[in-house]
Amino acid sequence: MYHQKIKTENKISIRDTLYSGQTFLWNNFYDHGNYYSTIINSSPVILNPVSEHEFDIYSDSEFVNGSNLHDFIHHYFTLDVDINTIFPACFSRLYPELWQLLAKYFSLKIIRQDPFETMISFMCAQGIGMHLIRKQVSMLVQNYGEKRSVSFLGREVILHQFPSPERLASADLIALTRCTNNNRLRANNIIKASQRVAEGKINLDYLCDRQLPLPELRNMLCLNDGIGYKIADCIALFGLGRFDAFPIDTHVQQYLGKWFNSTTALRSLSPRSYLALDSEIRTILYPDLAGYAGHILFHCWRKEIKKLHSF
DNA sequence: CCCCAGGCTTTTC
DNA sequence: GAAAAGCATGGG
Repeated sequence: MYHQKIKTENKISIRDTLYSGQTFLWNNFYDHGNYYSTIINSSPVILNPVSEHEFDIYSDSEFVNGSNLHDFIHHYFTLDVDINTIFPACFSRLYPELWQLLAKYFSLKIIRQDPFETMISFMCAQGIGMHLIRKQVSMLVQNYGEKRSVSFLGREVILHQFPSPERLASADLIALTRCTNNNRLRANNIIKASQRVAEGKINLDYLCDRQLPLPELRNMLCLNDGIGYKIADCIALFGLGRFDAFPIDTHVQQYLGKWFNSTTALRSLSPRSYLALDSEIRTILYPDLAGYAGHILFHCWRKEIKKLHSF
């Protein structure tokens, strides 16, 4: 068992980070109360926060994805992104009341998740509640993911790796449908998308290229059935490290109207109004970090205004 | 039986 | 082209 202590310049809340809805591996990411366990890119990992600026990392391997544990975690939790640079300097002056609410969530980080895992997870997230989304991803992982175990403090914890593109590509439609809230159309879309990834028709490594303009990236993702602008932006933001991607769903639409007095947000959300809102928010937030800031706003909106504490 | 839940797709004007 | 309806499913 390898151990590293990670210290951060700014406060970091693993709890808010994991419960903010950017990852749906609720059941796979064991919350033991005072520590967490999960699999990050094939490596079982224990996270043990010791203070707001410090947490311990344990893993069965010294390296994750070729880089040492400390460097990988630093990258994974986007500790290179300074919270003080996410919102424009004038933001606190323009929106003083909102700024006060937001301050509680500055310890929330976006994590750089696996592209394929992010793609499939968010394909499960349309027109359905957060609870059922987590259930679907959890079932996918338990039925198709490789089982791993890790011991910590004398206890053995069973974890499941997210299934590979090849595994889902060859999944039986009927069997997979049980994992997608009995939605056969969604199951079929997941199989087709997985096949494209497995066959190399979708190259997620290529899509990671920062030089790719966001609209172009979004359009390429939207070529897949079941992926529209919103899901594409989620994949870009959480799975491809594109902090400029700003996913707009019903909640975001609501806070754009309430907090920023957007009249566009009052219209029904169509591809047209989606793009209009997308360009509107880039005059309020830094375009390059609009999605990062947006996720903090999203989490704040759901907890402070919608009072959604159990998700 | 109603409406809603982190949308997407097809039809219609 | 862009707004409106349709879709698909479980839960409150």
